[in-house]
Amino acid sequence: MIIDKNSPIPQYFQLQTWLLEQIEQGVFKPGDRIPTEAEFSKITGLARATIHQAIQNLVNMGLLVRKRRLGTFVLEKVAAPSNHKIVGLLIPDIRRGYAPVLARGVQDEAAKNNHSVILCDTDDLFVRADFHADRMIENSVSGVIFVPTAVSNMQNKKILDKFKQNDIPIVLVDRTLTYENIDQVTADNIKGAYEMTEYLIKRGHRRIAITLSTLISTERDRLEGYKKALDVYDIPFDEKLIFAHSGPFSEGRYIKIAERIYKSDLDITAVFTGHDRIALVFFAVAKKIGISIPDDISIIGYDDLDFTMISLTTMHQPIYEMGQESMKLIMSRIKGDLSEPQRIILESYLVERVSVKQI
Amino acid sequence: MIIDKNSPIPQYFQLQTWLLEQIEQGVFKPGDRIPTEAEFSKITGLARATIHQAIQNLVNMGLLVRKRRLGTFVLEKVAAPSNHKIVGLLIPDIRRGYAPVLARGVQDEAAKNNHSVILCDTDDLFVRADFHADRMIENSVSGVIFVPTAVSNMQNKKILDKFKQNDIPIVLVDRTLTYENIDQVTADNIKGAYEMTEYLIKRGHRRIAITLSTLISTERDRLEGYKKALDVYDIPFDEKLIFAHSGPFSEGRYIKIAERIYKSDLDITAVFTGHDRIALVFFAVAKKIGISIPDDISIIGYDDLDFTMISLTTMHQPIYEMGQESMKLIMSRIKGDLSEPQRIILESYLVERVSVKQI
DNA sequence: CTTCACTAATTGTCTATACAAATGTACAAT
DNA sequence: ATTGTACATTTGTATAGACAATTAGTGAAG
Repeated sequence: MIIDKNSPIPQYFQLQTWLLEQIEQGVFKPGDRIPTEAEFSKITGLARATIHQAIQNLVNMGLLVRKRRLGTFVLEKVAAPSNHKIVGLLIPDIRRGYAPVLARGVQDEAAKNNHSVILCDTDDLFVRADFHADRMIENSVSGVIFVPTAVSNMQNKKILDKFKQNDIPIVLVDRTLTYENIDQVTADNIKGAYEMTEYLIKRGHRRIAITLSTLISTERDRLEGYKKALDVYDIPFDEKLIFAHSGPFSEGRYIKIAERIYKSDLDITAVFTGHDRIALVFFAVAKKIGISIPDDISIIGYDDLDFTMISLTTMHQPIYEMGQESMKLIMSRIKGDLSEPQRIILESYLVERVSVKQI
Repeated sequence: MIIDKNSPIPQYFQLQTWLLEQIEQGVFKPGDRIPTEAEFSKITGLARATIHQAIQNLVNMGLLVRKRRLGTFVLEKVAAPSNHKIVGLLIPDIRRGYAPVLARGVQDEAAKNNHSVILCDTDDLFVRADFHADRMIENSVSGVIFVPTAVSNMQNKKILDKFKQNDIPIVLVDRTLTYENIDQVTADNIKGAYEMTEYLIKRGHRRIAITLSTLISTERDRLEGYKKALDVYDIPFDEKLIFAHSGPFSEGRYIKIAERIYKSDLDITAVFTGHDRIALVFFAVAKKIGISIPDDISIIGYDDLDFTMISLTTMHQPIYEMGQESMKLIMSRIKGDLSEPQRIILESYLVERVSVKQI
């Protein structure tokens, strides 16, 4: 029997629990009519008022609906989990580089899925990422799109774990984390850098400087593509041409690097800058100290930001599309896609302008 | 008497409603013990079970707690309203102009108050603003910061009304709406434009073109400041020097306007562009057709965006601060400040670079 | 001083019963 | 084909009364 009259557990509660189980186990499916109170009364031997109370509780919980004359019915699962449709976006700084474009791609795709986007800047600092992560969890976001901060892998992992503990899907965008089996959307930086370097080589450049931050996966990848191209074209690799540091982007640092490169005696004919904002610094410094691009030195960038006033040969990154794709991925996870973590790699293409000289 | 036995309204519901009123009006204060079920039964003449049902409903609603042997008590107001701390930001396009800086100012101030920001782009279209407004309301934001769209006042008012109907505080930023008694944060565009125009006049310019979109309040204000300066310095106002249109910013349109101005025979010596992005177009067009700034024509902008490669004399707008101030205002409204709508006007200052020639 | 059993007050659960209200169905009237 | 009406079924509300469970307070026992 369903009801144990000797149990200290209230009988209405026993019935309620039993009914809940039946519904959860699918014995009573959404849309089904459950037995009438009178029938239950007969089955269980309880008074109708007791049955009524049990059922009423489930109605209050939103699992059943009563319809006069018709009976009581199991409700469709309303997909109650998190009725506010919000996805978090963690980026370094909305004012810098490609961030606005990425944010826009994310948002447009979110809007298509009737979701809103909470935007948070990390400034490439762990504490900020951590702070914002807490608030996102507090606000029960349905998913998170995360541009890993330029800090240690371990610290980034801490952030990821926070979300994982709360069963919030995450997608990494642009930058990746080593040894992390997680959804990712990136551009093919190795291939892109290879093509860029090849482009320079084919125009006669052999002494190509490259700048990067070793904390940022994309820039490490670009160094790899750069080396690969040198290797393929039998150009000796020179450690002195690598201008690397381990920190986030800072204008001051690159002004110094640009000055060093312009004044060096390393026979550098071209600079593969880490990204367009660095290239812009190189243009500004060149202008200041009277060096002409591309006549005196060739500069290439990476990103294809919308500069208007300088004509930079660069690699167009599908930033907007990366935003879109990452949101698509999050949406499929939110909807319950449980397949293996995906790694989506988007194609970049070279945009030839006039910052490179044929030697 | 409390209960009307002849009413079609269920008696338990009558009692429940009455109790709710008593609590809301403070007759039963938080912490108070309300009469026992038996007492209520005596007072109302209803069966104890009926009393029980009425009280149970209020317990379920979280207004009362029952304690065996002790009685039923009114709960402390848990101040449940909106436990997720989210503020909406409605801007035209996060990728354009000052939007990223504004967004950052808003966010930093929000973070200080442990709030998150939902970012939504309107593209200066009513339908988008409306769409995002609905979703913000759905997500029960605690407040909204709104850059009015470049559409009719009536349409913007519709958006405002939506939020007002849901008791969501709103602050208008940068652009204003005529005849709206509402919290606003703006820069003093009339004064700014006056100073800019005065600056040009003092450098010998008398034929000063000005560009604007009449849909945008800030640009209308700047026209006013411009006229005022001409008036003060006794320079005749020439309708032909006003290049106005009624639409949002479009690069194509301003390329045409720039070409028209550069090729005109109106003796224009300086152009007061509507904002820095327009100024940038003027620089690009000048470069393309071989005109030198400031030698052939002087250009001034408005905003002080971070351009690096062009040296534009412009009016620095406190965009970041406007973001901060608007969030401060929203926070005070969220916290229950019911004073009169405020209009916060921030100061701009002229940034002299080298895009203006002394005549 | 601590522990324990008892008391009284109050809510919690339950029975049995009754009438009210809503509404799909069927059938009649128009 | 539409409208009206009566009917049957089912949930909604209500009553009276009973016993169970909980627990602060009291006073007795250790």
